[in-house]
Amino acid sequence: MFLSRSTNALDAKGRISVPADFRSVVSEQASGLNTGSSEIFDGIIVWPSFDGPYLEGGGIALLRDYQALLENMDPYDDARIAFERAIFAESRRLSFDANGRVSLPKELADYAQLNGQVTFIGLGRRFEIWSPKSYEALAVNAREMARENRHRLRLVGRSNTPQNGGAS
Amino acid sequence: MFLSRSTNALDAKGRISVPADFRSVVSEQASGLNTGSSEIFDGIIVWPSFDGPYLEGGGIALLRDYQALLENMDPYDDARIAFERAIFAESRRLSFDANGRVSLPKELADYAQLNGQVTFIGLGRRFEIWSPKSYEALAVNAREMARENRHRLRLVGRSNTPQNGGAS
DNA sequence: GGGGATAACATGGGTTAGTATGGGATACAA
DNA sequence: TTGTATCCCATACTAACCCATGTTATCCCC
Repeated sequence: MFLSRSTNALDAKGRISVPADFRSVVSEQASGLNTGSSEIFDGIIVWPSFDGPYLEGGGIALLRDYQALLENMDPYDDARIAFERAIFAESRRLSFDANGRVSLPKELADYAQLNGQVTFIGLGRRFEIWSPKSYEALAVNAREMARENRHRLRLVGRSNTPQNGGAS
Repeated sequence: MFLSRSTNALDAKGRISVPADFRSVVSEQASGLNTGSSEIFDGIIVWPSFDGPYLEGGGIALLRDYQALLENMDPYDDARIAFERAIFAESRRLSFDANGRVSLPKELADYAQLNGQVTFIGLGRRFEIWSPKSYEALAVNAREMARENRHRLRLVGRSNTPQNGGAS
């Protein structure tokens, strides 16, 4: 599960250190629970958000989830095609180097207006990459909005099952 | 899984470099999970789309999936016969040369109005080949439509165990 | 609990290998 | 021959790999 927020450097060669937390999340996905589709890939997958000037990303498992979701839709549903083009076609596989860095293609950096520094935002199943300044404003806003909507934050079901090795 | 988009040159001899990502996807399919049908083929399979002036393609695994799908239909269902003729009969095996290129038959290039440059579009299980100009407009459009429909892109439940029959 | 040793992380830079692409030479068919 | 397809070689460019270093966090011993 992607958690936390951290700002790392984007160097002259377009490289970023992926936070160590995030790396262990995707490595676990890749090695541990192999879905039979023997596609192993040690890295992250990133694409430009269609909702703003930032990048979205996750591990290979996230993409498989999206694939499963889309393949349940009509093959020629316009929305399905749009999602396929906006996510699959625009995404890039970024694999880790020996130090846990990835090199971010220039067009992605441009899209999210990144230079010098980037902020990784853990969001559970996926994460986002923002220019630090752009994200700052939002973070404050989010807390306020969360407060206004706090009544909707109701945990349901799965009472208090002792729950085995929750682990991780 | 075919991901990303890239534009490569179509030279005077009708050759195109298949993106390295795509090559490793099909090679993996060919070597890794051999379904018993020991048909190994190091290359891609391409046919003219019946939905527009572009080409569709994938690895041998994709064609097997279509075969399985069609074989579940009534043998004399007109639609089945039409699919078989439109896909199987029109498709061409394009094998890689030493540099990872394929040579695209002229009639396919003509069908998709390709000259000089072509754009490969990764769409998960399959990919498309477009004339760069034709695709450009679509890509912008796709992002907008994806945004409008974003509420439909909801990953539900399925905690975080990738579970069984996951795709690919 | 304090303080030093050790490992992990983030970052910079140089070198190497892979990718994309052009062109020529060879084999085969019309 | 002429056209076409395949194979081989050469090259610019870029991404991957390797090594080094500062800084932070963790461990362990006293």
